[in-house]
Parts: sequence; C-alpha cells; structure tokens
Amino acid sequence: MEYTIQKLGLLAGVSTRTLRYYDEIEILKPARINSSGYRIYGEEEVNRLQQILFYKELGLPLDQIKEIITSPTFNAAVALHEHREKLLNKREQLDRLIANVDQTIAANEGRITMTDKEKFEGFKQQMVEENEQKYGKEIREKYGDHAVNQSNEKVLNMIQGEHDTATKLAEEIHTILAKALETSDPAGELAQKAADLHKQWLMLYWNEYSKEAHAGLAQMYVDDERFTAYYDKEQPGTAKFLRDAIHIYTGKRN
Amino acid sequence: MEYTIQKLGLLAGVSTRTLRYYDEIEILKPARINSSGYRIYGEEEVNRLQQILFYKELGLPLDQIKEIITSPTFNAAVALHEHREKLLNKREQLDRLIANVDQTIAANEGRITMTDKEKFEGFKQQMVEENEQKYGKEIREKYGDHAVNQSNEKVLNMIQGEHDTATKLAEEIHTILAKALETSDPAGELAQKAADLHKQWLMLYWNEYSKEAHAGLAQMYVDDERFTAYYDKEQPGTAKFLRDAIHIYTGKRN
DNA sequence: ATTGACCTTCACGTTGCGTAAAGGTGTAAA
DNA sequence: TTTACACCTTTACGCAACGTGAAGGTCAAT
Repeated sequence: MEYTIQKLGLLAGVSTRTLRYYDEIEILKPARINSSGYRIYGEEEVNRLQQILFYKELGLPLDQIKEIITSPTFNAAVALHEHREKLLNKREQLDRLIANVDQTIAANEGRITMTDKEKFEGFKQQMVEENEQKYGKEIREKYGDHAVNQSNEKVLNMIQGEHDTATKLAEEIHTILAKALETSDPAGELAQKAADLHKQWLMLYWNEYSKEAHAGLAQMYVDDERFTAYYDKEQPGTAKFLRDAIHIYTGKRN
Repeated sequence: MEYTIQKLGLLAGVSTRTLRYYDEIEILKPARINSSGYRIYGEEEVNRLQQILFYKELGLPLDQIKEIITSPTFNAAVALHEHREKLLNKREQLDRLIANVDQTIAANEGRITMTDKEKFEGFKQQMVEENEQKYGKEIREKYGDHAVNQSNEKVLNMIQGEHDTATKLAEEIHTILAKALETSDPAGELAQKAADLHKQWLMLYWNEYSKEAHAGLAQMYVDDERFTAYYDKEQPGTAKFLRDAIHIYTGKRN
C-alpha cells in the first residue's frame, strides 16, 4: 500500500507538517518521490512511523528516537533504562513537591512557619537532573564518533552503575565464571555457559551479534586494562580465561 | 530578606535567565531596582515564585499562570489544595507511564535474539497492546469511577476549563451588570441575575457557599480599593451597585 | 589597581512543529 | 475546455520558555 503525505498523516494521526519535518530531520524519509515531486510512503515507512510515535509517547525526544531506530549500535534498552530512571527521579521529585504543598498549606494556616529555602524544596531537584542530562550528553558527544567505541563506553558506564537486568546477568556471569575458573577448562561446560551468558549480556547493548565482534571484545578484555581490572578483580587471570572460553564458544580468534 | 537575582535563582532552583524572562513577561517583577540597576527581590516575590513553580509543575503555560495569579480573585489557600490534588493525579499518571516503559523494556529483553524484522513485529504488538490500553481507558472513563481515570491531559484541561468558564462567567457578569446599572435598581431582575451569576462564578473558587460569606465579599468589593478599581473600571459606582444587589440577593448585610 | 564574581542589556539558537504565502498538480463537474 | 477545488510543493516566519554567548558596568577583596 502506498500513501501520499496526507493519507499517511490521517492514518497515523499526525499533520502533514509533522511528516515534512520528519523528512527534513531525516528521521522518516518517504519511500520515493514521484514525478511531480510528491512524497510517497510505503509499508516500511508506516511501520517506522509507528515506532517513532511509540517512543514519542514514552516521552523520548526526537533526536534520541532517531538514534535508536537508525543506529544499529545504539540500543533501545539502554535508552529506555535511562528514560526510566529519569521518570523515577521525577516521581521522587513529585513526592517532595507534594510534601512541600502540605507544608505550605500548614504554614498558611499558621500551624508552622517555613523558611524561604523550604519553600522551594522539591523544585530544586530539577537542576540536578539537568546537569545529569548535560553530563550524559557530553559523554555521548565525546565518544560518539566510533560506533563500537560508544558501545563499549556504554558498557563500561553500565558496569560502573547498577542497572537492573544487566547487573543480574553480570552477576550470574561472575559467579559461574568463578566456578569455571576452578576447573581451569575454558572448553568445559561451565566456561561455555559463562560465554553464552556473556553473549546474552552483550546483546543487551548490541542489536546485532557477530561472533567476530564477540571474539574481538573478548580479546579487548585482555588488552584494555580497564576491562582486565574489572574481571581480574577477584581472581587474576579471569579476563584471559573468559577470553579463551569465548574464543572457543565463537570458534573465532583474533 | 532581600535577594539578588542569583540568590533567588539558587534558592528556587531556577536560572537567572528565567528570572529575567519572568520580569520581561511581567509575571514576576523584582520588588525594586537598586541604584546600579540590579534586580532586588523580597519576601512577596519569593512566595509568588513558589506559586508560579507550582503551576508550572502542573504543565500550565506561563501566560495562563500569569492570568491566574494576577487575578484579583486568586486565592492562594484554595489554589494550594488544588495543587495537592493535581499533583497526586500527576503522580498516578507518571506511575502508569513508568509501568508502560517497564513493559516495553521487558518485551525488548525477552526478544533479545530476534531479527530486525521480528523486532518490528514486537513493536507492532506493543502498539496494539498500547491501543488496547487506551481503548480500555476510554471505556473506563465512560463507565468507571472518576478517581481512577484521570490522565495528565485531563488535569490540564480541568485547570484550563475552569479558568475558561470563570473568564466567560466574569464577562457575562460584566455585561449584565453594566445593563443593570442603567436601571439603577439593585433589586431589579437584571441586577439579581448578575448577583446569581456572581454566586456561580464564586463557587468555582469556593468549595462551600454561604450567604454570609457572599455578602461579606460584596462588602469587600467596596472596601478594598483593588476590587473597587476592578469593578469601577468602566462605570464608577459599579462595585457599590453590585454589593447592594448581592446584599438583596443573599438577604444578608454586614 | 586588578582580579573575579557579580550584575546589566541585547540578540541569536533551540524543539517540534503551526501557519501562511506563493505556486504547481490532478481530477471532476459545468 | 475551462474552471473549481483539493491536493501537493518549498520557503519562511512564529511560538514557548528559556540557554547561551557577547559586550560591558559594579562590587568586594586582594
């Protein structure tokens, strides 16, 4: 099915201006332009628009949505986790605000007195949030050049922070890896299980999996001291052991 | 306590640019300007800024906030109680949004090994689920109880709606009052209609109505020059006329 | 006397579009 | 065939609510 700009707009409930804007910012380009210069959209574009609108409903800004749906290395899970935290933050702030209102009511009724500082309790948190956003942006801008690099940096950030599912998986890898290390057999069942879990963990950050990339990352764990430090924290040699296990798991070697 | 622009900004968690902007759009003017042209804010401005931020948190545009808090009928105490309820509503809505994001994350993580095409399907499914949720919501709005189904937009519409009806009512009162004034009869039909409209208008702001309070307010229109100025703007004597009409309407006198 | 942290007023940039303006295209009815 | 009318195009300014300089004055301390 093919759609002109207005037909698609009607279908999706957005204005033609919006679609032209999406074309302009390269987040949704028409399938083709006909002989009269009309934008013609196809099935694929319909689906993509649905995706865009879905993320928009979750409150993500368009530039982030664009990254999510255009870049194979930018993972929706990471963006969503970040977004989730922002929302949780906002809820906390709301709670503080509600407490503030309660206090202000009490103060107005003469039950208590409020200092000027107390009057703004609950508003102030916004500043911190903004700074966090800025900081995050700076990091992204700094490491955004290399797609792979960005991904690794993200991984590192995630390692240092504590992110729910990823953390759990990471812990599991850790436990199993520790046990596997005792067997000293990177081809053994435990080590291979660790490699498999590692793959799963990795795919939280990479949309596409390739054995080569996995093997390459494993090698990096040995070469890059930040990663080595992380894995060897409890038992020296763990990074190397994991690399070997992964190389066997993937059947690749760099 | 007096504050320079930065001090107030720090106190309230807003930028100096914001405060200058608020000055520019006349929503929050400094108490005075010192000899060097610096903006100096006082206690009253601190409270006013707090009010502004409350309304801002609820998502109201600044021009409407301005109208609301500059209105001579603005009641800070009532506003605070409304704030409280609306903030609670907003938190509920936030919770729903968070649940939504959680769902999406869960769905994504459950389909880690899917191809791009399959992921697409996953999103589509999400969209369908989403729509079902929305549809269910609509049904609940129709048949369910009031408390459960208030979305952010609803809250906003409520505030805006209230404000709109209030404005319209006020205009109607104005017109009818002007006509009634020509009859010079505060007990006449027109004047009594004005008094009735005024009661309706009043009940948008007061949770409880009492004839005594209404009559008291009418007297205040005459005693407080801010109100007198407002009502006598076009025809001097209007405030007094309205007071008389209301006193007859309520059968009370202060 | 000179930092350095304040303050001031321009004035342009940002996001996600809305809203003309000025003009070309497609088709159905007069 | 003309004409009407609903489409489409690009260009470009407008909006809110500020962010972010630039260019310069003020104040307190060194």
